[in-house]
Amino acid sequence: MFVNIAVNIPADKVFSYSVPAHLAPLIAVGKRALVPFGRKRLSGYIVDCPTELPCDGVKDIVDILDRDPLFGEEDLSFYRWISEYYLYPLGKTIHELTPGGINIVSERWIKGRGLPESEYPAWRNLSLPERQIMEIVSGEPGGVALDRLKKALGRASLDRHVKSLSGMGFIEVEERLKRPGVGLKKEKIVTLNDASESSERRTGKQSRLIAYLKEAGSATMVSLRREFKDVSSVVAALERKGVVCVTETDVYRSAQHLIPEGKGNLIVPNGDQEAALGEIIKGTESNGFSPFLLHGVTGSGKTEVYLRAIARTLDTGGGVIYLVPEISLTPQLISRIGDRFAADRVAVIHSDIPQALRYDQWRRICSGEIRLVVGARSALFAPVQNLKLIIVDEEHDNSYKQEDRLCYHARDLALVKARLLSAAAVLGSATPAVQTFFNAARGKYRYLALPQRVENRPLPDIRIVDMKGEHDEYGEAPVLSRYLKEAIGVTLANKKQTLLFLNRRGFNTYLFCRDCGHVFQCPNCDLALTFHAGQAVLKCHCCDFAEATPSVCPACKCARIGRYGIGTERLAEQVRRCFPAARIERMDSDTMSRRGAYEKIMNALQNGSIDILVGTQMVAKGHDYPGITLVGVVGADMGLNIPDFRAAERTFQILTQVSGRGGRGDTPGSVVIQTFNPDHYAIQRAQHHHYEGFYSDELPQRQALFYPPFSRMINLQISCLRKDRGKAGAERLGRLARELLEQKNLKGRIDIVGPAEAPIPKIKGRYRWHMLLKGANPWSLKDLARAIMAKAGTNDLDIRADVDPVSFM
DNA sequence: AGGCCGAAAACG
DNA sequence: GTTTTCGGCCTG
Repeated sequence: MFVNIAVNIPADKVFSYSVPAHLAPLIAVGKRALVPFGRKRLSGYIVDCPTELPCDGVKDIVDILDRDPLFGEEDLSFYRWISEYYLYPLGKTIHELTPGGINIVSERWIKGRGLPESEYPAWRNLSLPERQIMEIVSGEPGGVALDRLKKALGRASLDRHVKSLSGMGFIEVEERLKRPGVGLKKEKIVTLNDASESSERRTGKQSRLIAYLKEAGSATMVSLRREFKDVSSVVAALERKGVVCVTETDVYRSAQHLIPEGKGNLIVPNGDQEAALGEIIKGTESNGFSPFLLHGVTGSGKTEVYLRAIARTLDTGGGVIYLVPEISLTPQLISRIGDRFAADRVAVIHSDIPQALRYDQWRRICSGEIRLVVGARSALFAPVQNLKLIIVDEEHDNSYKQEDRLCYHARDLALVKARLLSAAAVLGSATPAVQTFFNAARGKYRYLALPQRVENRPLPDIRIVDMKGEHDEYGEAPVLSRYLKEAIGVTLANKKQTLLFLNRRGFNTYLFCRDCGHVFQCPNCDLALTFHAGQAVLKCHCCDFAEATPSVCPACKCARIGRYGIGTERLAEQVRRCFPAARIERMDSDTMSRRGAYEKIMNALQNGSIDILVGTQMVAKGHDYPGITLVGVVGADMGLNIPDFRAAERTFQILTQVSGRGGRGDTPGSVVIQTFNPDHYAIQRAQHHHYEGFYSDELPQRQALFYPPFSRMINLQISCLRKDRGKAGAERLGRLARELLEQKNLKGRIDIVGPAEAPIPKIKGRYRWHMLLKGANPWSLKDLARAIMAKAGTNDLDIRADVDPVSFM
């Protein structure tokens, strides 16, 4: 018997192994196997069981690591599709999309032969590093991990010396398996044996324990420990006498705390909601692929539609995946889930859930015990059984795009998964991605609309303030326009709440020297450091670099340091200066990193102890703030000038979303947008809540410039630690790409742009270049990219494909 | 990825 | 002349 195994290495191939007879009955696709690979042993995934010997010289697998498969055939075909489309090796794809921390790799250890020093007359003939190794090894009778030895000696490579020492018989080299970080949780269960009525004498503790067990039948060790003191010795004694028997079973770690107790809130849906719901249910019950775009204005009650569709699907035995952007996976949403569904029947998946709990949730989902999964983008890969419905809320949100390793888009993959499994997919948004609306307009998705806010609340009134006409006493543009200041004043006087939005955190955007012009930059990235006044540090927003704010310029030693630009921190300070009596809070990733910070702010908003909330895009997503009546957008243009064909789309979306935060309570909201481009269509259309208008402005431009949705793109990202080599490598790839274009007869059908230096030329110490492939057919685009990458060679140049890129930085 | 190996470069 | 680093190749 043979198996094909996908392993977590950068090569896109599977490896064949033979199966020893005793493991044959355990073989199944989706289980992990421990296999010899090169000199080490590691775990890989069984993806295939060929009946024929695929090639000579196959090795035996060592062991099977799972009792039940980690994934099924349906999941596997999804993984294969992803691997193919995103140009990412199958083994790495599976590794990334299945729970982390459970895999095994062996580690190299070396051990002395146990002879005393005097037995090695040859020691003096050894080279210096060899002697150093022997000194450490002879002091460690249990052996030393090679990694530790390398660190101790401060060397990158020891293998030559290790090989020579082991060749001389001084040391032994062995592969030891590292314990996986995550395993099964075990629980001891104590059961009373039948023959317990014997007349043997019992101590008081023993008889009390027996009485307890007679009542309960059996009990876990944990619960007995709660009930009795020092119970383990009593249990051990009774076990010796054969009165009780102790067994060990696998248990799932508890995830109960993730979802609060339900309150059973019920909302009566309006006619539009009912109509949309009816269509979605028809889709889920058709047992065919049914994609929908649910286009509902902000505050139109999309969540209620989702929750009802979920309830219906679960009732009829189907499974559901409900995706939300990471940032809107808030306690607010979770408590609404808890209101409707039993907490032990829901899995919540996001980046803060510990690996061990994820693994247990994964297995409970796999077994069909849990059929509802709520989470950020990675929740899409949960192996939900009998999947009938996938919801992608705020489908336009860029957090669905993973920007490193496997660069997938969870919204796009949601449609793929729904198609593979013949399920319904609902993409919901107030501001659908242009791509999504385009597909809906062409009939690829069924279009459902919620044009009205719930209870017919009005959309907020939006006022545009042209900042070109605003000057402070120095003739510069102020942070707050006179109009916005006045509006805040009125809101404060009316005891209502204000939300101020500025999409940049920190105090200043950058610091510079007034004498020599030196700009304070991150040493690892080509980016200016942002000044954070609260901690008095300069931070890089790209890597995790931070340093104390210098008082003199490092270039010219003068002390005249200037600051430029504004972030939320400075905005909050300015507002505090204008309104000293107002209670102001800030909400951005700096202030929200502490546990419970979010709940604190939401509670404070709720009970009216905040007057003004200042925040980044974190405030714009998914939250309901019933008390907020004024929304101020401080810098509407900030996203408009970045080098990206979606700049207008993003600006329109964020303006609409943040405006939609206002007027969700009983008082109608108003919005003030400050901009230097008051005539820009993205801002004009946002002012009038006119999505279709924006779409009809945007689409012809995309067509004229051959941008998506009229074309597809693959961005090849090239990076290197050394600038000169990176540049040479990028140029070589550029020539190669054009040669291949010629060879494949794709000239005129695919455009190659670049290679060019990336907009941020250095990140985390790596120099970066980009080359963009653009064409109408995604699969020929992919073929070209694959060919380029295959011929790129493996040196210190790193090349990765970003298929359907979202960010061009 | 990580190990292996020949070859070039660095070291003394 | 020996030791270290580099670059290309392979893993069943």
